[in-house]
Amino acid sequence: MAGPERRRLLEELAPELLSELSQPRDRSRDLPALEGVEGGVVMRFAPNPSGPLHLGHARAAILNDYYVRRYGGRYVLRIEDTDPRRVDPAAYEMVREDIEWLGLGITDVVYQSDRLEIYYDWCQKLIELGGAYVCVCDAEWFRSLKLEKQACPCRDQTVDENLELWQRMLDGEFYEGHATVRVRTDLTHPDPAMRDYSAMRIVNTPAHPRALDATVFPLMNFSVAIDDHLLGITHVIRGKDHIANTGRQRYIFNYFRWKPPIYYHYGRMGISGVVLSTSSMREGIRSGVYTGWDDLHLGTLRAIARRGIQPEAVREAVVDIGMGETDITFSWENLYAQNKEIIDPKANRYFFVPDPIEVVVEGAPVHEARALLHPGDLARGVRTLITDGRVLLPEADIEGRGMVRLKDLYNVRITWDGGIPHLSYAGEALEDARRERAPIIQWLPANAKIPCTLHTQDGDVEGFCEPLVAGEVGSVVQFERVGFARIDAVTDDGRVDAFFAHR
RNA sequence: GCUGCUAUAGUGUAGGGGCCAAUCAUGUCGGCCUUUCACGCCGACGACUGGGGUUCAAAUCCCCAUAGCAGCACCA
Repeated sequence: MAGPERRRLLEELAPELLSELSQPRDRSRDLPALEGVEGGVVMRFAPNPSGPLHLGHARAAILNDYYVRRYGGRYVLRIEDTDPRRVDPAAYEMVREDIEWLGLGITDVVYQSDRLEIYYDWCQKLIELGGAYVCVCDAEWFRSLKLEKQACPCRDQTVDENLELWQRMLDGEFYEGHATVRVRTDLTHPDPAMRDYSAMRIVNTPAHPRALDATVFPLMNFSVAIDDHLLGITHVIRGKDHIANTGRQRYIFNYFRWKPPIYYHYGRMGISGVVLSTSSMREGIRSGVYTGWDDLHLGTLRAIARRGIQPEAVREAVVDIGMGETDITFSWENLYAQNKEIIDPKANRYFFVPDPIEVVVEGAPVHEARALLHPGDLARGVRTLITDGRVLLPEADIEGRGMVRLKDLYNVRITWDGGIPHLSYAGEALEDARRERAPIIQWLPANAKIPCTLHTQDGDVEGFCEPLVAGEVGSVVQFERVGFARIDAVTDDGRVDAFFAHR
């Protein structure tokens, strides 16, 4: 008896005991409070449009979203497309779709490629303040100097000299790699990562898809600091790979005497079993290892969506993980559990017979089976399956058996002649099946079935399913005794493509 | 190598000096329910990295060690 039904029954029989029935608890856990949230927050999600969003992005996106919802305020989507080399024009649209799927409460959208002039202006101001200089040293050479805590010659240039060099950068007089604007930090800083990092660089090729003529682009630490201030960002939640960047960005805030946002850095999240690096995914798609960005072996949001994972489940899983600074491995198990909780009450039940064997049940009367679409929701009705005894069975489930019960139908006796099964009608009594501990298995009428491919991460499983499944495209169903799957499509020749989610 | 962050059950989390022989979820196992090996219900299993120190008292504070991770890009 399923939960809701049981509750209803108890209500009729013994309402006074109702309170003793354990209550479904509020699953959502509160994340720790943020500092300085008076008057709301302004937060941001800042992806790089190099590909679609994946689980790693989802963590940042949802954590920030969580706090904007909790405290109220604005949620800025900032497209960080300041590296022409890492921009995939198609990714702008993919990122938009993925954000919509996640259901983020975005209030503002800005593209950094629209803001190059803003960065140029502030760069000039930083140079004027003496906070930056134009460096024309070879990168490798500078690096070795930096590790020795030594200044390069460019560091001694006057403000006017720097301004002139900066103008020449903007005028295209330098080629890529020949000049960069560095923020003057502290060459003796114990952390080499802090020492005079780059703020602006030249990229001649490829052209930026949204800023065709630009050749001077800000580096992340510069544009991020400027934008975080200009956009009024109050809190930043991001991975600990940005800890050093936070330190670097503070120099810019200090030069301009701006109040920096409050930063939080969560730990690294490993995700087992899937490739997360955009470049490896892209390469895999190019070489045919993956069918596309939504290949079910990938950890992209569109891949898990295709398998029937609900955005709410991702949200629950991410909030449950929180923003601890510990390194963690993402648990598919936990995500699946969240997803099952959402999906189980919704998913209609159907029979899917994998690796089928067609048999005749001797002596079987014509019979009409009425199977519930959902055992916990009688109102949803039944699927009707009519058979004259010619049925499809999952071969693996009858192997070695003396009796099985076809679910919602009748019992079948099996005798084995060598490796050949002979099936005969063995009555309708459920008790008989119980007594013989016969498994109750799914089946299909041999003359009412449609081919179905269940795509799993371990390979495709061929079989047949109920014709009604063709009407579930886009929905998640439960193939009884197999697991939950999203019905992806029905091909022109009537084949069902289903993507396995989890048991 | 330099710099920094972290360390609670298989996984994810709570707990930040006594209320902790440590929370919750998930998982696994057992039972109940059930014409699905689903859902639901009951129960069990399972952890404070190690060593010092502070304290009447340490998972909690300090130190060291170990391990993991991150950064040291003219990527984000």
